[in-house]
Amino acid sequence: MALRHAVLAALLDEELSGYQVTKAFAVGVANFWHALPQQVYAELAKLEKEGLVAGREVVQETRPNKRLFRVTGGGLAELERFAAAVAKPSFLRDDLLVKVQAADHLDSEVLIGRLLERAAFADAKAASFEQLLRVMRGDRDEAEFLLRGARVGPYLTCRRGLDFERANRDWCREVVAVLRARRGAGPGS
Amino acid sequence: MALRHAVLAALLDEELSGYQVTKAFAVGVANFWHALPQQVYAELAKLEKEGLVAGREVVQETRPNKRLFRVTGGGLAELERFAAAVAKPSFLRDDLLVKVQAADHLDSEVLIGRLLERAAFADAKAASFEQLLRVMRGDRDEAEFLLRGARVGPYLTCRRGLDFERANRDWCREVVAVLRARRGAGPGS
DNA sequence: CTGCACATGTAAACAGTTACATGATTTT
DNA sequence: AAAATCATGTAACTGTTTACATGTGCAG
Repeated sequence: MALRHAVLAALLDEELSGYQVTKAFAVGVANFWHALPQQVYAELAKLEKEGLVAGREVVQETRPNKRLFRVTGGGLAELERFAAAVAKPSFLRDDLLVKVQAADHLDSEVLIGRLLERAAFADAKAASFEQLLRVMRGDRDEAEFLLRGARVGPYLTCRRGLDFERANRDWCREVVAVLRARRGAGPGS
Repeated sequence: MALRHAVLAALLDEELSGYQVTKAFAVGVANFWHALPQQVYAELAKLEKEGLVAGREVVQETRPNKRLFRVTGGGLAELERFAAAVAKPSFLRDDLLVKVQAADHLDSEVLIGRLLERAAFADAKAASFEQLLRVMRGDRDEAEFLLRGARVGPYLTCRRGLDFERANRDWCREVVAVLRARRGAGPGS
């Protein structure tokens, strides 16, 4: 399981509440992991019981109280152990690819609709990652930031997310072009 | 659930046994879905009970008997329904990205080892996808094949798999270069 | 006064992985 | 003789998603 490690990684740089970790999983962390609020709360409870994170109650006047968590020494050691183990190969697991695999047997119009939807979504996500990257590197240029910036980890994972979404977008548009061209030319002609 | 749809898509072009579907999930289909033999057998049993695939017993002399499955009209209709629904956004879910996210707090040497491992793995997978693509398009050039070839679906998904693995490889190598450069220069210097 | 953001969970259903189980044939 | 391939599963466990549950404060 790597959800626990994703949560630990998200807590490394700052103390966060369960709610804030959930938010992190919806923006920056979204390039490499995804989790629902319920999972995050459950995982934080387990991590606390095992001593890998420590929570402290923060009483708030205008908002419901919250618990802020930080990674303990044990948590960091756990991350170190995790990093030392061979990483499982990752693969794409995508509804859209299943649909395109079956494209020759399905209605092209419908599929083209789904592909254009996804292309637009990927493009929007790419734009938001670009924005995030600009914020992270500030006024430095990229090479300078990567060489001497503090915390390049989040920057590098965000870069991967950006490339991934760009590739998604480009592939979707290319598949659309192929399907449209074939509709005109027809296979076997 | 899309495992059922991935299985249906794999059976569209040819009759296959559970074992052969498992093999398909280990090579070509691997770019868009992944499944263990147990899952495949269980899913085929369910699909047959629901009338989405039809199995027939094939008695073999030298090998254990096997059951070959084909997609029924109901199965094709199910795929069509699936294709018409909005596809869930896909995201990366990768142990290595979690590790890189935490890179600033971890031992670089260990991480570099994992990244080089993955780069080699991705490179090998990319090579095997390139080979698969060559086999699929035969002596035609790509544009010609995409315009007039039969069954471009598997080709297009394999192309996505190839781009994905190339991007993985390149990203891993870039991260290694960054970590090595920082080891020399040191952050904040 | 409606909807969104804050804040935290429980319960049930579904999907995926790991371990176990069996047994024949073909290749090295 | 050992290892890989063919061929098919069951059982237990772990992880993920969906649905439900609750309550406050602020902005439009």
